[in-house]
Amino acid sequence: MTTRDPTATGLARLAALFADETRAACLLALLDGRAWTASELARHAGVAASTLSEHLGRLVAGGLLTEERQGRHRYVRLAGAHVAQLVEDLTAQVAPGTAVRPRSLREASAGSAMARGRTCYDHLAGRLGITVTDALTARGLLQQETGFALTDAGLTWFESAGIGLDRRSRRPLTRACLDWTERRPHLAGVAGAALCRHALDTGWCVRVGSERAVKVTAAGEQALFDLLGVEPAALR
Amino acid sequence: MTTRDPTATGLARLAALFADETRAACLLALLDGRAWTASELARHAGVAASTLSEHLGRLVAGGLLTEERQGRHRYVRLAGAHVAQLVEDLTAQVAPGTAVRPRSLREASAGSAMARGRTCYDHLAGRLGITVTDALTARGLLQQETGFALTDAGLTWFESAGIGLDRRSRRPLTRACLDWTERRPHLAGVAGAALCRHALDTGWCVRVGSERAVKVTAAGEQALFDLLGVEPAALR
DNA sequence: CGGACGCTTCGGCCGCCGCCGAAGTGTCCC
DNA sequence: GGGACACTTCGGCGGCGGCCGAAGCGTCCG
Repeated sequence: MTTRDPTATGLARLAALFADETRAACLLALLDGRAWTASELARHAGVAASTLSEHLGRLVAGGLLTEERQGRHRYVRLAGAHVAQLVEDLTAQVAPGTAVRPRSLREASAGSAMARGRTCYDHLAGRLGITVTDALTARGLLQQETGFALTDAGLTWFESAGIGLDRRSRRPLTRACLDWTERRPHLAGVAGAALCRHALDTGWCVRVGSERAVKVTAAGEQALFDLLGVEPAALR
Repeated sequence: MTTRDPTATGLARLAALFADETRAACLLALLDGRAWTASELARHAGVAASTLSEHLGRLVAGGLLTEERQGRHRYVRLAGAHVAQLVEDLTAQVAPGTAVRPRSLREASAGSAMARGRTCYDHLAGRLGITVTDALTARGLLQQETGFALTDAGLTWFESAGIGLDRRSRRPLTRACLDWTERRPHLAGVAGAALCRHALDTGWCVRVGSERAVKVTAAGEQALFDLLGVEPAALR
């Protein structure tokens, strides 16, 4: 007990940050990749502002969040893709257990909008994310047989679609992220993020409500059909 | 507060299992992929048997461990590769912070044995894992440029080396696992596990001590040189 | 059969942590 | 300047959870 494994100490300390329902709710909310103010999160989590302030202090001190003060507001966001990935990994482990039984119509429709399409921090998820990933795979742009990697044709596709990929990033170019509604892998990593950013920038998708859900626009349906042969019906 | 997000509840509950130093120490110890008895873990963690019994109860109930009773012994092991991956992911996040400063000679040499080669649940890690992964990559058997995937040549290599790969598993064939000593990715997933099992079965490596460390044998040096062109010096 | 041993249960202790409301600080806007 | 507002700090409360030792149960072995 005198000399404890420092790795164990660190692991426990890190996990403790996730091990509270209020903080967990904040982290899940922040998975949308945007910055939230302290009071927005307090309302979202259903606790007093003072309580949430302390939680934010811990999360920031623990390196999970970064903050940005603007006037009387304190904006926080996830500290990076690595944190988002951790939240996703833990959530994926959890989702199997939760019987998804929405209790109100409002919740049900919000849930289905989320299932249809949403962002996972910085890439597309939900049925939209799966559909795009499947389309990339079917066209030979992404291969999942022996791993999860773009093919040469895939690299060319991104280039010709005008979606720039930062090849020098330390972050992996592609990564498989397990979807907790669909339970199937979808494209994450640098390529997934670039695709998502492009989709939002060019109006293929728009955010719906204040949550993570996104909706494909008419222009988006057209573009996905032209570039990947995705039938619009698959997106609804 | 009346209707809380079930995902947040589950996430917090799961994280709470990791959020205790004693349980964290157990999970790290179990990363060697073997079954430990309750009293071994109690001694390892430095707590009373009664205390550890309760911890094991929680970990098993939470689905992180599976148990196997034999006579008066209770053997526990990680519930699967997914759990090991979670522990690894969290640890990788933690390791950056821990200044690695061994305080005794014994600890230092144990640490360096671990750094030289060890298992990460069911695949090779440490410098050994990195070296093998690099060799596979240099020979065009594994490609990391646009993802992390075996090439066709890689599939052939496994076959001709007599290392069977279960292609029908739901687990990904390859996965990049971030090493916490080397901070570089090494081969995990089905292929990584098969390679490690083969290495231990055929005596390329042997376990050293009761921990996760492994050592390359003379036969192993020869085999790795023949099959992958790895210079024996790179393994020492 | 009896003692050693591995594990579990129980009661009790203690410290930590999440929660709140009240009061305080700084910012913005009229 | 003054009031509304976002956030923080503080004190206090309550509960949970980790820890232990003692006692109990089952297994193993001489």
